[in-house]
Amino acid sequence: MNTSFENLKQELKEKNINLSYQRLKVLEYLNNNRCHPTVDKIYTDLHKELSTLSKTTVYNTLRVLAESGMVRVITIEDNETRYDINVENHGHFKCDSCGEIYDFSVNIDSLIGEGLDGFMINSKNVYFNGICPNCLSNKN
Amino acid sequence: MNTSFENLKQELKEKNINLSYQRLKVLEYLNNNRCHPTVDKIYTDLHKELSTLSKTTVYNTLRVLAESGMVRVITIEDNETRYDINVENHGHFKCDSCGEIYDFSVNIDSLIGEGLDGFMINSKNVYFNGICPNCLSNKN
DNA sequence: ATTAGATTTGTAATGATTACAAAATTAAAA
DNA sequence: TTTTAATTTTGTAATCATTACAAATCTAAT
Repeated sequence: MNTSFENLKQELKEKNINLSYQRLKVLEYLNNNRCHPTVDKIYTDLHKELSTLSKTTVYNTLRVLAESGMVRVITIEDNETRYDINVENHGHFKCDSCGEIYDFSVNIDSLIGEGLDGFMINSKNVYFNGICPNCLSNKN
Repeated sequence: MNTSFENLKQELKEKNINLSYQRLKVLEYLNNNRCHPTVDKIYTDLHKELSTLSKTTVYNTLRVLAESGMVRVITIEDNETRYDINVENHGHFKCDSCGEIYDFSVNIDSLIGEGLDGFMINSKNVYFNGICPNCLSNKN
């Protein structure tokens, strides 16, 4: 069990979130699969080794983790909510051809919205759409 | 009938999109209601004066307009797709308390995603969340 | 061990969006 | 102008992600 996961467990504990088996499994999954999975993918994959898992639990857990700031909710597309355990400063690019989501480096924190004086800003998201190099070369 | 709407009609024509009555009504609505309306709001409001209008038509029209680049699709929240006739360079702030969406000025075009060499970028979106001044002062 | 509270589970309900085919409208051709 | 073909609109039904809910299970504290 790697250190990173232990840190995440510690973080849960500090935030007074119960360390139930299911929650730890979801957290571990997100830590090992940094592909911005959907609820369905998380559920389907975890269900293989944890057949009693309910999809509702995955939803509940992700809500708890998002509210606590441990995961970032990605709504780059309206028909699929995705989750990212990497809450650091970065942007998301979605390929409209293959659907893959790529991280990219952009200094979001330094983005200042002019005209937002007096607003309390809680989160910033930068989403790009287009075609990835793979699909461009495959002429999809 | 204002000039701006005439320009929009012209733009439709140039893009070879049929100027049906329903499409013109939706376009006119978006031009007059720059509050980033949802499909349901557009439909409900237009239905009052055009009782034969179907919600499917609103969906179809918005898809056509979005594909042609005449409206921007806003998916700041996963449970409500919104539409903006202002496709110029700006960001969107959603108040988590009252739900209102505010435009703000940010130089999106100049945002360069480092690590996106070889990617074809078709659209860029900047979304902020937080609490607006109104709700802050109302202590909601 | 007991109890209270939190979590999980499965099913049913919700709600936005899409699929589809018939009806209506528009555009093009004769 | 009539005819024909193509496009658009409409209403209903289907789909799919998400949420609501209540019973069952689990956890933590006494």
